[in-house]
Amino acid sequence: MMVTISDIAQKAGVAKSTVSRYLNGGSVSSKTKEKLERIIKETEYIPNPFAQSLKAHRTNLIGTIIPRLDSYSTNTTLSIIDEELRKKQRQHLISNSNQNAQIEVENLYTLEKQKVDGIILFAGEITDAHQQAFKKIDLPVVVLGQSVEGLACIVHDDDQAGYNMGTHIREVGHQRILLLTVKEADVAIGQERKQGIIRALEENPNVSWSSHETSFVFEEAYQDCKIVIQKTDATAIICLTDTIALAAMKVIHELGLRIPEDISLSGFGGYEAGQIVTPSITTVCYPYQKLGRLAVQTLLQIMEGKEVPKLQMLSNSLCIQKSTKK
Amino acid sequence: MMVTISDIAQKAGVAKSTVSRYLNGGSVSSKTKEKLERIIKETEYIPNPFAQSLKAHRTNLIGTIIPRLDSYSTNTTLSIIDEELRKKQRQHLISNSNQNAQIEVENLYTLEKQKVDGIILFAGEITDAHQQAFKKIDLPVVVLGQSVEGLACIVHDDDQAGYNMGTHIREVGHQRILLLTVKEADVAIGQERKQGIIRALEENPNVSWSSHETSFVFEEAYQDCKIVIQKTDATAIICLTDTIALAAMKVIHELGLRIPEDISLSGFGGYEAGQIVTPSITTVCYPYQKLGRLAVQTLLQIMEGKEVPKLQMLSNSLCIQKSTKK
DNA sequence: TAGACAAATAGAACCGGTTCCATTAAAATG
DNA sequence: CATTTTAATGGAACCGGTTCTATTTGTCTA
Repeated sequence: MMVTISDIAQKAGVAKSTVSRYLNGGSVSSKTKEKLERIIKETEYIPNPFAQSLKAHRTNLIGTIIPRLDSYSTNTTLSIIDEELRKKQRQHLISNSNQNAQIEVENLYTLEKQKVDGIILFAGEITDAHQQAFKKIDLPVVVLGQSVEGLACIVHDDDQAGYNMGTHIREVGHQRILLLTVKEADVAIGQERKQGIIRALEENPNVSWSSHETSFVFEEAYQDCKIVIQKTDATAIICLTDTIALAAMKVIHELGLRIPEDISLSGFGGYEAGQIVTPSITTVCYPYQKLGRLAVQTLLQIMEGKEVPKLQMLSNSLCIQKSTKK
Repeated sequence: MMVTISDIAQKAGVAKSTVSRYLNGGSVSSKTKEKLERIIKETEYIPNPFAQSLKAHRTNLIGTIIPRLDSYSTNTTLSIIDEELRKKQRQHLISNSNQNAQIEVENLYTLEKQKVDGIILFAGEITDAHQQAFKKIDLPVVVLGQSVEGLACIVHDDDQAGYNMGTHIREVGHQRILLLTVKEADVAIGQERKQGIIRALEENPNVSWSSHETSFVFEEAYQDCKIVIQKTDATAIICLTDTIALAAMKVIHELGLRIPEDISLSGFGGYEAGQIVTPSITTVCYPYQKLGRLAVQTLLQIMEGKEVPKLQMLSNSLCIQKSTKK
């Protein structure tokens, strides 16, 4: 059966406190050290993490809450977080909230209950229930993607992203532009990104734009696009996410129009799929890997009691592809 | 600070064993029941899962090992597993092995150390080290995607999938066919799926085929395709995964060829991206949701000591799209 | 109302570790 | 060599629960 610290102690003829000290780097004579090393190897002894956590009040667990499992940006960042945590010898608990704000809050409490040492949250919409949970759980938290008062946040510079994209579309010469947006509750995308675009567009008074709100989900966006694109007179469509751009592209192709000859199209995110399709989609690439690394680094610093900046903003870059021109 | 079972007991003027019994549904008088209910609510007491697990030898944790975070099939299945486990009030620990067999084995041991009650493994290649780990950890395990001797496995009927695809391509009338395959170490895909295709193709002696091995990774497959497709005289390309098909499509488009007029193309997997592109790609759709549900159901049954079939095979269906015709 | 039986409870032991404190052994110092 | 200092160790208490046993309380029946 399971081999415990007492078994080891007995076999070695020492007290279990000595074994514990050996395992945790306390002072042990070289003789006992050797003996214990041998016995532990032989018996394949592994300390029970629950017993350890019970007293030590640490679990070595980091929890990450993600909104969905099928998003390129999330997954790319998540891979890096996972990798970095492995390097730091930390356990990683990934918890999916299925884009449901309530489940997300529940997950915060669940992770607290699991006694994680810290939490990384991929934020969408931040509700009052979120705020309340943050206060209650009293754990180191790093929020990604949205800015939350009082917590360490790492965000993309969505205003810059929007502005650069808007400028590009304007400079290419488009004057009638359709924006396919998302709900404003998502502040980073639905507001900042959008405002950045509009600010850039309006630098030329001849440019007119209209906007239509749609969904993050491909299928829903596709249905919306079917209706909207058919009756637009815009020469360029700026989609607030690459997924929406892909949906728009499908509709445009189905309508028998050519990209970019008949209509230009752009997205945001730098998703792989946007580069697979023909023509590849002009987009903004975000530094997901850097985000992941920074998230882990920041969280560990908070856990060590160090001061960290409340808001870290990552810049991004426009990737002009084949889907946009006059 | 943290409120413990002793605090509750003290406040209620009972022994902590009584509180424990109350929490676990033992016999408690209605008077104490009420009192405890009130106090627990007031204090927001949550039992410490580590202390619980220590004695109870159960953790309520299920661990899932996945090969990568950016695969459509994995993520779809994973979402369902997550959802099902949530329904069953189970915690879910997701662990990523980054398509590295060694890390995968490590993860098996790590999950054991974390004292999960059971493991779901998305299998790729099964090495000797895997076999050894399975023996050692002595935990309920369900293996998805590959068949492993002695463990409960749920697999796709890849031979059937291959056969149906091969039949389709043959019946459409192609006689020179290129197979883009993957390493044979992945038995389900690299061998069974492939053999199914070949069996179907060879039912017509006039059909000739050649095969070329490439990678699961888009970028690597893309580079391979650049070389292979240029010099093929095949009229149809059957790719063993949708990712490879997408890579092939990009190359075909870059060569200025039309799909399916100049060349037919097909994949396997039913990935979303394959339906987004134009033309949409003929593929085989696998029942990922069913797989996820069955995985959870099977694992819980093993954990309850029930007998389960060693091998469960899920059937799949050909989805003929616009990328294949004579 | 005594006696039998079931329900409710308290108390102690236990799970497998860590940590504190007292004690002993070894090393350093004068 | 005696004394001080330091290193190494054992033992007990503790972490926050669960579970077993023994005892008390309550209910039902003859």
